[in-house]
Amino acid sequence: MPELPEVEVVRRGLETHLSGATFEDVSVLHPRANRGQDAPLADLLVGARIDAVRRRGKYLWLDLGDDALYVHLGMSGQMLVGDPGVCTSPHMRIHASLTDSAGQERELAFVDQRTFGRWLYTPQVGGVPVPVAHVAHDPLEEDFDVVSVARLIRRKRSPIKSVLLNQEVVSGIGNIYADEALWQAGIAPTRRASSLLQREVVALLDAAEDVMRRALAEGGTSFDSLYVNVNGESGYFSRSLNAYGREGEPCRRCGTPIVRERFTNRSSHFCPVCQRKR
DNA sequence: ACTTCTCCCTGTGGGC
DNA sequence: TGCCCACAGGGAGAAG
Repeated sequence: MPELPEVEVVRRGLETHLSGATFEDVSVLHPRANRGQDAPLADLLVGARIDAVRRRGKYLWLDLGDDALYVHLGMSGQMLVGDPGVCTSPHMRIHASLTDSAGQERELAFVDQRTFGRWLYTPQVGGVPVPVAHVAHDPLEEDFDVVSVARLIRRKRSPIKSVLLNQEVVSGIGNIYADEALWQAGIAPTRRASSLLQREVVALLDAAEDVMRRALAEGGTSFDSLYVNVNGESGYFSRSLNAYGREGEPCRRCGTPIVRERFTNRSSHFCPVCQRKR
């Protein structure tokens, strides 16, 4: 559920607090949080310096020079920065001690209730960590090419919502912002991508960019304390949602009650009247 | 080659 | 009060 805006909020916080910091100690408290790593994480990280904190779509990484610490928040991952010993969460999966650029000792806790997230120490290839190499550019990147992404989308036979969720086509969009972008563009989630006109897909991608920019300006979306910035604070965008979570409430365009339907094992929220099926 | 489905995981909350 | 189950959902990997 942390999608692009929520991950960007985390990235900014990490950059503010930990740029120039050096890892002093690392403890993996739950092996699933570091799955896929052969060497002990501490052996890889201790002594490494954080040059910058970067992001593509929902993926985050600490730039350590040639290598990176890749971070995926999954559904419930949090990156909490604080004074040493401040995090007491039973869901803390990895704990790191660092010395920041001012020489202060800091703690970085990876807290993840549902354990879908993970850290992975990995080389960088072409400026991104290995697991990010296959990830498409996101709509907030400078060089995001709306026209060519729209062309790619129109070659897909899947429902448009499934295509929006495919991180290899366009990254950063999850279930919430997919529903919001489709509502804003007035397109039904079940429409086959190949049935859409180029200008409809361009409008949809513009809507996705717009809704994610607005969410970012409000600190992201959160329904509970699971989705927070590095200081543990929630964003306010949930009060601005037009479709997601509004089952039975009137569509803000036409007044028709918003419908929630099961769609590829997830919930879709949409207006049955003003989101075009054809 | 492309698309769709299943499973991973844990806490919450509704129904009985 | 307690038990069961649906639900939240990104992505890896299998199945179609």
